[in-house]
Amino acid sequence: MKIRNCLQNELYSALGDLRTDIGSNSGDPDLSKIAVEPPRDRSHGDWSSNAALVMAKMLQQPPRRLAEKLAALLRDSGIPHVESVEVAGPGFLNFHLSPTWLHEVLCDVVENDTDNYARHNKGNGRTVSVEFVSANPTGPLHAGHSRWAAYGDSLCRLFKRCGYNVVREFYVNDRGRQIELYAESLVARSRGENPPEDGYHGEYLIDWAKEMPADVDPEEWGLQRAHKNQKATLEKMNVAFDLWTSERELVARGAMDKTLTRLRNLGVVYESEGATWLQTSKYGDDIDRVLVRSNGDPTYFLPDIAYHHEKFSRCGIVIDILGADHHGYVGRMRAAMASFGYDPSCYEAIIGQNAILRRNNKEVRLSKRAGTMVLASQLIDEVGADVTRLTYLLQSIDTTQTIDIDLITTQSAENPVYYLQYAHARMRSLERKAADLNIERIPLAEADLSVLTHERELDILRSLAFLPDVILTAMGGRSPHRLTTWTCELASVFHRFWHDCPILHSDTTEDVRQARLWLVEATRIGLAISLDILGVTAPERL
RNA sequence: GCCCUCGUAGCUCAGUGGAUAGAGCAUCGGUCUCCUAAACCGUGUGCGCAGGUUCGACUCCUGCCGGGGGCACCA
Repeated sequence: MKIRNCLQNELYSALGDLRTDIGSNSGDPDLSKIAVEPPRDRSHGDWSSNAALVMAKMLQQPPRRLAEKLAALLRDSGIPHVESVEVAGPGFLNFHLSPTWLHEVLCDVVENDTDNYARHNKGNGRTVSVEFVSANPTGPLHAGHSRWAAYGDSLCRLFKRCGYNVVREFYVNDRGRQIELYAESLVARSRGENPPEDGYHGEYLIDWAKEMPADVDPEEWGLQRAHKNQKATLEKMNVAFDLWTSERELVARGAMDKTLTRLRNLGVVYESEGATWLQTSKYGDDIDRVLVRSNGDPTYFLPDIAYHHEKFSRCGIVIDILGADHHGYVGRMRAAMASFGYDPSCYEAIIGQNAILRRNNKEVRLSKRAGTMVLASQLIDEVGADVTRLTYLLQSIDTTQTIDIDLITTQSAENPVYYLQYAHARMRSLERKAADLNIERIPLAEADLSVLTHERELDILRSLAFLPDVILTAMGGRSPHRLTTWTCELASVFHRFWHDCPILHSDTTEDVRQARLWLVEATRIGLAISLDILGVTAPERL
């Protein structure tokens, strides 16, 4: 944000002057602790800094006195838009700006438009691999999976907005005992029998078994069937993966053997009790892990390492989004990557808490084997993709989320998603109405933005001014829900503006009308950007 | 026992060291001859407990209490 940089630079230079003035010979101050940020309370100005509080100890002066001196220097430096600099509280510097700084924000938004406003180059073209969902190919996605789909996809969109290349990855565990059980269950169902006790008991298998031709390999066919189903559900949620990696194919191309050889050569593998172990404890894991069982079968861990090794060969940053029940997995994978010599900080596991579903006031346990499921596709069919996605993105991934299907269905009209979409629809309807009335927006350069002084108008612009920051914070904190919060706030200030500030009414003067039309356009751009990242459609009408 | 995570208003949740902790829902009550009332306005004794670090702690650290999830030659 231009104005922030400007304030920051002036502040730093004032600090420098102050230190020479005092004759301080202490070391350089820790600038990272000095913040220039919007105060929570508007009456404390448009921007505020804790510089004097941070510097007080180092310069051995009371913070308020330092603040006074800084304020005096800053008042003289003629920073654009700054009307006054005040000292408040324990020693905060509060900058009060003329609304013109917000009028510049409006121009900034409109000129950059949806493609470029709030776009960053933080990633600088680096590639980040994000693996999420990766459900077993033994059935449909359940409603728990869709939390990862919504979260992971929006996180990817955030990365993209911040200048990263993104590879959305889905790992297909199509090997192992579970697949045999799956095939056995499928065959049993096709004969009208019950699946084996530890097999898959979900009703979907009855339907799938009917579809299965008699002359096919049930395993092969079943894997394809599940994949097709999962992919279709993800598409319904508007989530598209760039790369599906099959464990089978990975093994078939020798990745597992190569990985084992490589690890052996690195001297981190040993044999014990007939099994082959990786020295993960050497790299921070609690205990060593088995790569090849004593019966000669590799564990899931070995192909997993091969897969991650491959990911690192393609991408600079590798992220796995996992459910809380997989958190024990993180240590061993990090250790395995470290033993390869990869920078462990480039491997990141995001552990999300699981979603709990409630129906009829009872918790629905999501188990594919037991067959008690709420399917992701059911949820999407019942409430729509927009409601589904936004619901998941309303709260932090660190918290267990309880989704009450009945509530979400019967009260879907009260879902915040409509609040956001209605705001967008209002903006579009204004355009249609204006066209009906033959009112045209004059070029932005000719509009007089200085008439935008209403508190509601300024609230919107303030909100828009912080969108670039919010996007960076949401990306950096891997927390797309922060953008949800911002979007709800933007919609809120917009709805209030709409209520208080008429645009097309006959008693609105032409210059105010023009400025407001541009304000609405800027708001629409901001809203469209954030809705796109959240994966929610921005409708023309509601 | 060890590890991860959460505990904020009646309920569901925001708040990544700043000043007087916020929203939605619920309750009760208002607002359309006026750009869509799916909206707006009013209505509130809350940070699990105890220490610590700090000029300043919901936020960081330690311990305790409580909820959830893990601790395989399962994936």
